[in-house]
Amino acid sequence: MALDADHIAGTLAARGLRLTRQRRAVLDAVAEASSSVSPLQVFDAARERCPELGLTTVYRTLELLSEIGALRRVHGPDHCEAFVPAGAAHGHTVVCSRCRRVMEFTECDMQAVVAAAARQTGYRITEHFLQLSGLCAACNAGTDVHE
Amino acid sequence: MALDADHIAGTLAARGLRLTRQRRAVLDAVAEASSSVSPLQVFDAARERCPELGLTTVYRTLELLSEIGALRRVHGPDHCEAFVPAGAAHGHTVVCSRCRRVMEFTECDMQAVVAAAARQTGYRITEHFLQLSGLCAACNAGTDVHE
DNA sequence: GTGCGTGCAAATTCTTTGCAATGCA
DNA sequence: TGCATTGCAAAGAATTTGCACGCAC
Repeated sequence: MALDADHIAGTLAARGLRLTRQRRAVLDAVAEASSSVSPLQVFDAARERCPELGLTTVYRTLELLSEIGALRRVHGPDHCEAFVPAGAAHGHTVVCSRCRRVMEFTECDMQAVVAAAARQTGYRITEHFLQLSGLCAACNAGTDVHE
Repeated sequence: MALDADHIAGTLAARGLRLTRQRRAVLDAVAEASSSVSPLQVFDAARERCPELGLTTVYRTLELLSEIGALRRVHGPDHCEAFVPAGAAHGHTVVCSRCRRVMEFTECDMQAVVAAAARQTGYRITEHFLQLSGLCAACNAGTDVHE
């Protein structure tokens, strides 16, 4: 999934922050992963291109990059706290339950669902957090393939 | 939120397991909480009615009770791994971002959203994990109240 | 007696914090 | 010089595991 490094660098600069080699490595590691990745996975992957990278930095960077909207946290029934590159718009992630590959989708009309929930609970709904899972096209095609 | 202890006891019995005093305490603690609760919170609450309860047991019990469908895990942007009593039907949770109170809603017509996601990503969607947050009726009414 | 269930303590894993050193502007 | 950024080591928190005892059937 693409990430516009220049744009991110700009966002950071606007806050007086920099896109360092370490941050870049973290960013690339998440961007190149075909699935959502945990801090530890990012650490391993990013180290390959920046061996002196410390785990502390990974945590700090993931936090920072989420904050500025370059990355997004995802959760799921079986994994908490993993990261994916954030698309441009408000979007949701779809995780393949077999290979963990992640895609994003943006057509998301939750109006009706949100309205129904509000009606039923009396809450004023301000945010929704939706995550779908299933089989990606590849896994779906080869459902009978052994792991 | 109500939980049918007899039914749960039955489900456990069918597996050769029992609803012990400790498990009962955990169950009640979650059921009586007005919001989603973390393992540690459950531990504290359940201890009041079962002082000899160990933290280990809480973890094991939460796991077990989720497995048999008596409890449900919830996640959110700012808290991972909390538990709420599971309603009878497939349902979703709505969390109040101010007081953490949780409600469940069951009218959930995700057909359209799921179909759109499938179309856009090529995934075969088998599960959806939706969580809403906002302000519950009480917090919404007193938005200007200090914490 | 058999096996589930338990608490305790220890081990592990994950995450955060403190701090001195580095490096860019 | 000034401040962001870093790695390391230590601290801390959360969770899991090993194990022997207790208890229900």
